[in-house]
Amino acid sequence: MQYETGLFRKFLEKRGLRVTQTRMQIAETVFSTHKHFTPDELAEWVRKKDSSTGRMTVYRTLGLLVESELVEELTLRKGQNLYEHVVGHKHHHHMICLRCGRIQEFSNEALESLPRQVARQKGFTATSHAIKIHGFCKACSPIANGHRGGGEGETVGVASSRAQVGSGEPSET
Amino acid sequence: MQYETGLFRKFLEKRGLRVTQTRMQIAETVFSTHKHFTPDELAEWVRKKDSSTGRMTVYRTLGLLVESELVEELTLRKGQNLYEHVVGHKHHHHMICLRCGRIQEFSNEALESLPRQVARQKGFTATSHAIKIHGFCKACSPIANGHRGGGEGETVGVASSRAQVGSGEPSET
DNA sequence: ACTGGTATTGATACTCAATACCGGGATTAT
DNA sequence: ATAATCCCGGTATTGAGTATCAATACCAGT
Repeated sequence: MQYETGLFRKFLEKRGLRVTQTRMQIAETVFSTHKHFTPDELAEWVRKKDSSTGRMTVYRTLGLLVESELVEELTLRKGQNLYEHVVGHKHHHHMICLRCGRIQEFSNEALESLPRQVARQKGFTATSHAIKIHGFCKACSPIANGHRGGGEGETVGVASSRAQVGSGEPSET
Repeated sequence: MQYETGLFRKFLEKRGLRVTQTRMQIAETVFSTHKHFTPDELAEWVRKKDSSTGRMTVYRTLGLLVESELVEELTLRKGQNLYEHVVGHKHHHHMICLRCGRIQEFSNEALESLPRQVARQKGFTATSHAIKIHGFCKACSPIANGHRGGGEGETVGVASSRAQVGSGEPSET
């Protein structure tokens, strides 16, 4: 984590931005967890250390972290963005369970190179890519299959309840 | 298009929902274009035929169209969802230009099967997947490369202006 | 140290997509 | 016809994200 904050410091300096305590504290908080989080969750965590930190500053610093490419923005849900810190991680993608809402990560060699190749064939220079798989996780698959009888137009009644997956403090890996 | 609206009608009947003129008119409008659209854009198009149609109904019918799997919801942008009708199309994915905002489609055989396989290996039953590639389109690549000098921390100043890509009537393919 | 200028911060107000609610109207079954 | 639903559309509400702006913190040069 020392390492990640160091990178962020370097990024700020290179951009001629000030390395303030508030910014570093937000960055530390981000790097102290490997969970996905919303801006407001992050704000809450930060405020446990320094209750005076404003929501705006969290949003702004999060923007800087994304620009520095130390943090990635995930558009997995509808009305809300999730973020995750990506330094020191293997690049990965996400599977979202339609029933319990759990988000699971996975990575695969071929899935890293292929999209870029395909893009290049079309004259498109890829800088990043994201793969999102919807379906049913291990635990929910049997249940979901039980409900779905044959397979005609029966794609109903799923995807409503959302599981609550952790919400307290940020946790180490 | 006759075909697609027929499928929607069947879906409604199977669900015990009424096949109302309003719903069919919204569906027709959706199937009359292959563009991406926001719910409000759709509402505007629909109101050109029947100015009394309410925004709420458009949202609701759009929800039904998604459930029937005739229309897909894309979470490409932040604050706003895009939709596109997918029946009779080859399944495809999207490349989003960071400079001009243009959205380009592509498809690839391997990219269809691979994600599902990988998911299955993890005990996850995939029902759908989406691949999103960010980068620079053919037109913007040279410009972007020109701006980006070497390649250290220089990932700045990009991704701000958004191109306006069509806005009038829905158009045939 | 002091001063002037700039960047940063955080409270408040605002925007806008999406949702909830509710009363009136249409459609079907009895 | 009448009752019971379902459907529709207007309005109000929610909530994430953004803009504004005055106050504050920081820095460089004197």
